[in-house]
Amino acid sequence: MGRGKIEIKRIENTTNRQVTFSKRRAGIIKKAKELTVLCDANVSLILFSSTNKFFEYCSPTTTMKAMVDRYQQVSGTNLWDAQYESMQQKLAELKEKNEKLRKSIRQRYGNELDGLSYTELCGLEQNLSDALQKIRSTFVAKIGRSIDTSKKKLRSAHKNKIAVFGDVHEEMGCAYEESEEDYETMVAMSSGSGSGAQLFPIQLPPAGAAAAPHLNLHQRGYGCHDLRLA
Amino acid sequence: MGRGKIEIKRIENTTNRQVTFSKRRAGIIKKAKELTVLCDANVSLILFSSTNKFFEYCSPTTTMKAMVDRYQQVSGTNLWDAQYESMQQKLAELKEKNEKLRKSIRQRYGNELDGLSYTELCGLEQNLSDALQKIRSTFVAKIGRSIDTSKKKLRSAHKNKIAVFGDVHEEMGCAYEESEEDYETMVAMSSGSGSGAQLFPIQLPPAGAAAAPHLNLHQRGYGCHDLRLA
DNA sequence: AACTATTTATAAGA
DNA sequence: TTCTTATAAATAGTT
Repeated sequence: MGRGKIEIKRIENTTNRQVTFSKRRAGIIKKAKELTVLCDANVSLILFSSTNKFFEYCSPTTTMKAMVDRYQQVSGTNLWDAQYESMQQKLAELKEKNEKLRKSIRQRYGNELDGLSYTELCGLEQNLSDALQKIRSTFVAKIGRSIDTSKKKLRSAHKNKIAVFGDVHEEMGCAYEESEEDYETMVAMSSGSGSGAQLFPIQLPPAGAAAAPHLNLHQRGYGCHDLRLA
Repeated sequence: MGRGKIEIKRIENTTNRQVTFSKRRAGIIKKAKELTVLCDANVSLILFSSTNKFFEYCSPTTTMKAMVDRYQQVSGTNLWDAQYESMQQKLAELKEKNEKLRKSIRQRYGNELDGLSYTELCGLEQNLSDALQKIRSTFVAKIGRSIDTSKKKLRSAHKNKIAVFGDVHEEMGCAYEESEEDYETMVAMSSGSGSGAQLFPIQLPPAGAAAAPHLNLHQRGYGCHDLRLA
């Protein structure tokens, strides 16, 4: 279509090639528009010239993203997979680690022990014992500090003839987050045993029987982690 | 271009519209091919008819993925962002849960207890005590079963006048995974205390002192999870 | 960028 | 559908 017929092969003259690109680019985009309107079709067209100039057309009833999404669905090729493979892998790894952590916690709760060998069971027992001692030490140390502080306050208040109880109560309220309840706990726990070597009585239940809680001051307990997989 | 001029608006007659789509689809794809060859351009074309039939063209010197990637770079719009973000979010969520689990474990190891209130410390103590009882019950039950099995084997072997020790050792090897060591452990633990109510001696260290391990048969311990973030 | 001779695309009909 | 063909549209080469 033109003054002379042309062979469909690369136009070697650069200027000529660029001019032809301009003309035909306009032509093909016009065709795309017409196709969109006449036939109620969805068309997306991406063009890069030999000089890397970029042009596009997309039917106004859709978007390029929608077209590419649809393209993937229909053609089966998944364009994102390559990009996201490494991410997918990381995700899977994290999930696995997560599950291992959860299992470890469940075992430290005393559940799912069936798969453990004697060595592992023994190690777990020792490990929890150690942890328990640490926790008790921390607790006792904390109580000690609190009592010291209170005593000082009391002495100081007495000395300065300030209204004693109001001041002390205030101080206690700061020292631990839930004052009323914690105060009771503290008293109960610190006065429970006299010797100091065995503050927390441990009782081994009959083998097979469900472990009976021995310290029921705070039924709501600790560590209500959701152990389902994320 | 045809027998009569047509207005560029939706063709209401369905058959007509489909015929026109077929013809013009061939036309536009031909144009795309010619543009590719004549002008050394890269063209990608995605078509969906009003009946959702799918057609595509892509210059043979490139791929649809490459075209879309390039499209994103040039146009600035990032088509994968939505997908990418949701994945990033999932990753972040998993990492956070992971860290919470790790912290929980560290606390159940007796570390990082400073942030806990009295209530929480008390709950943790109770929780670990309960777990410990469960673990000890499991251990004792397991030992009981093993001893029963061994006794039966012994009796049976004796009765049948089979070479006794070889057979029994074989059985023990099956019962627990690391026979030599576990056998010693089992004997040590089951014979440590006579009463049955307090198999595992608990000693509370002086407040503030590091907790001393009380059962050193297996120093390598249990649960060497890597607690760094994934 | 405009012109225009020609080729090409395609609408309507078969 | 596909082919045919008259005609509209696109465009190659020129200015």
